[in-house]
Amino acid sequence: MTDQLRMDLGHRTQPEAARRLMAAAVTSFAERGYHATTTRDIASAAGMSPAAMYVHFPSKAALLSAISRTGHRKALDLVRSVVARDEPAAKRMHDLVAEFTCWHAQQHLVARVVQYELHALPDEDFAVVAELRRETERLVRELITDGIASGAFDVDDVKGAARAVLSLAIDIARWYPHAAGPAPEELGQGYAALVLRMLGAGDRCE
Amino acid sequence: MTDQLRMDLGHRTQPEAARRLMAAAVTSFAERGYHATTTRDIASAAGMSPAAMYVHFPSKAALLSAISRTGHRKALDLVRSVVARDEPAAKRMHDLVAEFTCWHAQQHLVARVVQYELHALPDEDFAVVAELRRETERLVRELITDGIASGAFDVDDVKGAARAVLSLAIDIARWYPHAAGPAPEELGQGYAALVLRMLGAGDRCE
DNA sequence: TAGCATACTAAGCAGTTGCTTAGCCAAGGT
DNA sequence: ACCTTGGCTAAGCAACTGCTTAGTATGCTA
Repeated sequence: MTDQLRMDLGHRTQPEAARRLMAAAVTSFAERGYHATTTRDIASAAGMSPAAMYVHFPSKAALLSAISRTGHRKALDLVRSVVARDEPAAKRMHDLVAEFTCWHAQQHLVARVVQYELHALPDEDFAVVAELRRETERLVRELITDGIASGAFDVDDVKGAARAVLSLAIDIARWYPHAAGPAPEELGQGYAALVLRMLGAGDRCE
Repeated sequence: MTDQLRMDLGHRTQPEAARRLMAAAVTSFAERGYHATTTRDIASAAGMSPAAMYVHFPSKAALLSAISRTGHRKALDLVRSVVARDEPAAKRMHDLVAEFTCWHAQQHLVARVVQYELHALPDEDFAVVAELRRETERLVRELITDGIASGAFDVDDVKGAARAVLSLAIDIARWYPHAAGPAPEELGQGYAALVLRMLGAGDRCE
């Protein structure tokens, strides 16, 4: 799991120690929250002294920022790639929810930091990820609008529906994993089916 | 808003100063998080010196615990009262989502503390609210099962559906309020309609 | 060989934290 | 008149925070 975590954070360009620090920080931030995590926690989890952290990151906030930016970009890339596929809107929405949901379950540690430690970011860094979030939401709204136009969806409030779709996935980072909870892929398939019905696709009488 | 907050927290049994402290703590915990909030923040927001807090609460954690317990009980009471009504399952589910959602929007400060500062609780206090949460989830599952039995709902995975219903409402505490966002009542009505479709009620061909 | 950069550690600094102490003061009982 | 009680404050303590400093070991380059 830590290996996957490292891969998911790891720009190949980053030196090994920086990746180790990011992985350690993700674990601590996700479990205890940013403010309850000390630089000593992170450093010792990465097998270093506290001061060694500052060779690779100028501050604790910069570490959070790096994690948040990377995570947000990963999520946005996922959304972008699915939405751009050459498929009908219903199929794209199904795959979007399945994959986005699956990512939040599989990478629930990163996702939790990304979704819930947002407000600990310095203003400038917050502005960057806020833009990535707006773009993600915009893409989902666009897909829903597409589906309405093609008659695949039946939705009154596009904005509200988009928020609901994202809410379902995002909230997974809060509770996953849970005792006897489903595997990420199952969860994704289940939620995709629920969302399609929510959007009025599939089982209507036309 | 602060008045409503006080009312919602305020057992009539509590002295005025304790209620003022709880209201101040809710605001701070919701905006900055438990760990980023200092006892000095809370005390000065309640118009006292730091030491005065300890006359009414034995620790900062005890304050959180009081807020969390009160909020969880409010939410559970709401769910219990709606589920117990003498109505068809679909109507009860509609009202449950509408009211539960509305509460999370209206009381988004309390709700945020209740839903997201859970892990800062001492173990014993956590156990208490965890039980309240399990009961809430159980009631929702039961309502869905009722609806399936009466043919009102069409759901494969009851557990997953219940989690999805609660997720939608809980996640509101994360983002509400939002620029040009809907009023709590509108939000409730909208989400209730989405959930009914999600559960396969209403617009099926039977 | 000398010079320099990188990655690290041990020690510690200044500021902040939750909480405690000692004491003040007005209200109420006897 | 005297004592107790409840609610408060000013001052401060020990522990801990993010971060810095000074110095060390290693490897690369000239």
